[in-house]
Amino acid sequence: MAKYDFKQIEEKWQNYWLEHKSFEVKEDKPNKYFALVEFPGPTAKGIHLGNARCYISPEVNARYKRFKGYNVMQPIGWDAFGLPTENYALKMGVDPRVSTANNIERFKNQFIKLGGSYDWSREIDTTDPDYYKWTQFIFLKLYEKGLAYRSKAVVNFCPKCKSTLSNEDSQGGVCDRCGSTVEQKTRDVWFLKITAYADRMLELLDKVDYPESVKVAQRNWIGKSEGAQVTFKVENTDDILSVFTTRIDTIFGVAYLAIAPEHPYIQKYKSSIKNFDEIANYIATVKNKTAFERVQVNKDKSGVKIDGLYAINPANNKRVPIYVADYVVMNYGTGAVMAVPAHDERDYEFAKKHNIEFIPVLQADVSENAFVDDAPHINSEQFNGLNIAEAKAQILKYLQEKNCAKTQVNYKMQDWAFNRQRYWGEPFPIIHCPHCGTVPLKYEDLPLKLPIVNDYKPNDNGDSPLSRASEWVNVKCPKCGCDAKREVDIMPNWAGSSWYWLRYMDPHNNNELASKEKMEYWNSVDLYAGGFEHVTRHMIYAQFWHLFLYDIGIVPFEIPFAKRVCCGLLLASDGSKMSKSKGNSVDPIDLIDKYGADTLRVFMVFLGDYTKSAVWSDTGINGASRFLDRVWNLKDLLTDEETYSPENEVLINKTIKSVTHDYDEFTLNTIVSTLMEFVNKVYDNKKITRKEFKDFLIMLNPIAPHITSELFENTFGTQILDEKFPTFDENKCIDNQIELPVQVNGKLKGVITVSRDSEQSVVEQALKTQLPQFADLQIKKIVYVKNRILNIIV
RNA sequence: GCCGAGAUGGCGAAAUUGGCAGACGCAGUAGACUCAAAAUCUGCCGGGAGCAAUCCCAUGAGGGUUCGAGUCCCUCUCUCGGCACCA
Repeated sequence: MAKYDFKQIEEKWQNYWLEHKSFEVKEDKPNKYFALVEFPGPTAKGIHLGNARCYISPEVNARYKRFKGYNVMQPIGWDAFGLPTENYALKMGVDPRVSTANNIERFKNQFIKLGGSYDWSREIDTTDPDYYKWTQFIFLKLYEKGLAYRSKAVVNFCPKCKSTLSNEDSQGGVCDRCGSTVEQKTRDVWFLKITAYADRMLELLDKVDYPESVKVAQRNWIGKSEGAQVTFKVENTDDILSVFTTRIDTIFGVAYLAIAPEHPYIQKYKSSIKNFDEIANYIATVKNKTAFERVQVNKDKSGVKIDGLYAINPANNKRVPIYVADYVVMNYGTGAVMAVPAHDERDYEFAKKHNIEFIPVLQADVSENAFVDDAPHINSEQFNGLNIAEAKAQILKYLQEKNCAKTQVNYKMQDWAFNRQRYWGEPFPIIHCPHCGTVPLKYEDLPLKLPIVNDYKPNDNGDSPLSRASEWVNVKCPKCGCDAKREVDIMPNWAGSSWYWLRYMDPHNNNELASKEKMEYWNSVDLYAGGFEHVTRHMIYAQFWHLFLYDIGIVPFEIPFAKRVCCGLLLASDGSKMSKSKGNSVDPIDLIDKYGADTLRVFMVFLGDYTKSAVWSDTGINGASRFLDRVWNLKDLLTDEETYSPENEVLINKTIKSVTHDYDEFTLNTIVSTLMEFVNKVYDNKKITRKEFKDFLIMLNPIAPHITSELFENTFGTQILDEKFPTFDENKCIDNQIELPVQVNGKLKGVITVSRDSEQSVVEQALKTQLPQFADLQIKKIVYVKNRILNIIV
């Protein structure tokens, strides 16, 4: 069997598509389809096999949608700011501008080699001043609306990257980039008020087609909790101590209050606290624990009783001791909790450890464990007998009337710490003036370009490298004209990706981030593919910025991403994560050189469900390679007929039906199986008509675009991209003779051949002639489902 | 601990509505071609019993519904992913 020369053919078609601008689109047709994949951060290593997998299936989908008549925009670009590029540049001693340009060049070639049908006229690069001008523009808008603010705060700090991190960047207490354990440091921080959009983002989730796992992860990340803020009087003072609780119904069971080690009252009441030294000691040990350790020790409920400070329970005026305990965190709620050991597992552990007496306020046994389910209330005066919901409502009302409670909603998500003390990012369009304070640049002064500096290493005290670019830093205040300094921190690497899909719509616009008309045309992204690791990072930020831009009238539509799919991980053949250092990684470009891009695409798609993790196999790709050789040699079996042959009519209709369904459902692996079956049958029949061949090539083209383009051109003399996807006739998908399984008592015993839609009497007659041994049994009952099954009960 | 997804041959998987479990591949194996090898082609390929026709077992485990369950219901086990002292 002849092998096809994939090297020459693939290069030919890749050049053809570039020269003919085959995938460049304009806003000039109805039926738009916006296909988006997360744009890559171009690293020096080039794309790895896992990336390739993530890009291939959405790429196949985009090619399919074009055949179905959609005006498909599939753009690509480069998320090129950020630490990986900067660290690489530092290591190699080159300017990050140079390494970024080289990396982009490499990535672009690799995307072309994969056979990507991208609209190269829309290529974007987040490090291009013409691009980040608009990132800075959005920041100024946020600042203008009070959603960007600077404050001294305790934030996550990575000691290795020497930079502030957001909560999203330090999930699990480790730096997202380098894996170092993050520290807590007090610094000047630019915050974006993402919490103002928490409810809007939750509402957005009800309007989009995301996988349930993504919605759940985002809801958990936002962490909305509805409860009440209750105020306890501090005994012998006029002061109050506020706590947040979701279980106000248990207030009669409060055994103590617990406050965070960082709580301001510890310093405020220093003089009244008799054991202040002991408490200061405890706080010091807590501060020595990293955030990670504080999580690790969650079994051991440490804490110290504050001697000399008591609170008064507003429900029953009882005196309540106050503890400092590190299981209470300062950055959630009020930094203080009312502890009800009988009905909260953490409070229960703490009370047992510190021998604190408590009473149950729900009818239940609390001798071994806290009781957290529903039951009638007890020990709660006039609220006895009520269930949780009733007691919550009535006790809240009762305390509201006494003016010591109000409803309160809290979120786990916190404002986005937005500045980094590094070099390779967008400078803030902000000047600090000793007289005027924080002064924003004027819009017409954007972009504020990142200055070229000789030394951009981060330094140990965490000052930004830009602080050393004195010519750039020292400026006159735009308001009062006196000496002032620029903000020297930069934006995080998530800034540029928080709005990039909008720029694809109108990438060369110098007056707006994108024109209204084009944004109205392209509207929501129809399918957004990317990794699951981004759903509580990039996507949260992107949704926030989009809703903000929608609210201020810059973007004319509310939903950024109508549908999301997440690519599963690709594991090495030993089941572990692929990595260069382990030596178990495979370079997709090596595979393309050896087997061709079409073979890699067929195999990647054939591997299984896009959204599930998959294990790489070195030999599996042989199957894809053999299949394409067989496809190449189909031309030897071609007949002159321009119609379906009668014997293949059902086969081809069934194939088109199945393949269309699977493309629409984005279950691409079964398309390859179906097309393999088709090819196997053609080889059995030793012939294929021109019409059948044409339909087959179009069906395979999205997955294997080069070989099918070549065969199509050679056979039909025209371009496959000008074709429409073949359609099927439902009536011709059905065989007239069917093989009907025959069961006895539900177990398969044989098969009879009958005409489609046969009545039961006909089938029974067929049974008698074809399988007489089953017709003579002591038949109790016959279950016959037309075209499905005949089950004889004896 | 909570939430989510999942468990089908040696491996990747398929089974669209509850209706022939294992399609389609990989790997393996026997044969054809060849001086030989590779490539290609043909056959076999879940387990057990049997000369055989055939029979029995089998979709993580156990129960249930049903004429019929990989698919629906209940209980349990394990794997992966996310969150985690959030009051």
